[in-house]
Amino acid sequence: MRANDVCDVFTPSGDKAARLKDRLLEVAGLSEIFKALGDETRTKILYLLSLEELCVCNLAQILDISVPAVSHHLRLLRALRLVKYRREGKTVCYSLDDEHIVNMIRQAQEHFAENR
Amino acid sequence: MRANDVCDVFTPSGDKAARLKDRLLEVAGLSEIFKALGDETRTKILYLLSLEELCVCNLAQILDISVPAVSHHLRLLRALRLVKYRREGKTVCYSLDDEHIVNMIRQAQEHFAENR
DNA sequence: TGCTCAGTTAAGCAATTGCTCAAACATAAT
DNA sequence: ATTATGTTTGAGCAATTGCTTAACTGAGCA
Repeated sequence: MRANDVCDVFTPSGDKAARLKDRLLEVAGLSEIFKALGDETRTKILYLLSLEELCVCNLAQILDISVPAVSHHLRLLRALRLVKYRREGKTVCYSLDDEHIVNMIRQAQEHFAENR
Repeated sequence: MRANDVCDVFTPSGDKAARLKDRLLEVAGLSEIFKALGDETRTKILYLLSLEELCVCNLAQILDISVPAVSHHLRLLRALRLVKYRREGKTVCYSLDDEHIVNMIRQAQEHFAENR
């Protein structure tokens, strides 16, 4: 018995499966971006930054979590180039670096609205 | 010392913080949808289903994972109303139930493209 | 009725994630 | 220099996640 036994819909050639497998390259690595939004806290951070520029400390205050927690999230968002930052004296101000994020959030909101 | 000590950018009134806190309600629960796309396998499933209707068995074949694994993912996607299904004899055919998903994927692709 | 096949559900696990606390770093003021 | 403040980094832990195997359900056919 094979590891992934297969129903008869596809076969015999297996050609169609191979073709679809190729298409998967088009979404390779994309889930990294969604993973960033997949955490409630990060969605909030990104949404807040879409409204206005904010420093780490303020984000922590609004979100009611520790400053290090915020910093960790920002680090990840920075790595994905979703946010940019700017030093202002002692504080560091973060803002959104990608308008696509806002579009994604809007799409999610629409889906949410249609199903309730 | 308070749990969330705060820098001086916001204060004194704390009014602005409160206002932004309110705005967070607009994205409440939204991360559930992104969490669905935050897994590489589920992104692939959703993208495949955006191309054509497929049965569980075929998905497992294309994705090279076990049938139960696919079934688990589909269960979650069903709960979020991102996919719909249809019984066809012995097999169950799944397809996309939300065009917003495709839009989100496209946005992510654009972001990806711009940063490389 | 019984058998087979596609799919689902359940249990258990290895890996990942998101938080807090503590320590380090950096800028500005005294 | 020394101190104070905002931010970052690292370690450790509790909770969550995604997979596999095994058992179960259900539709179609002999």
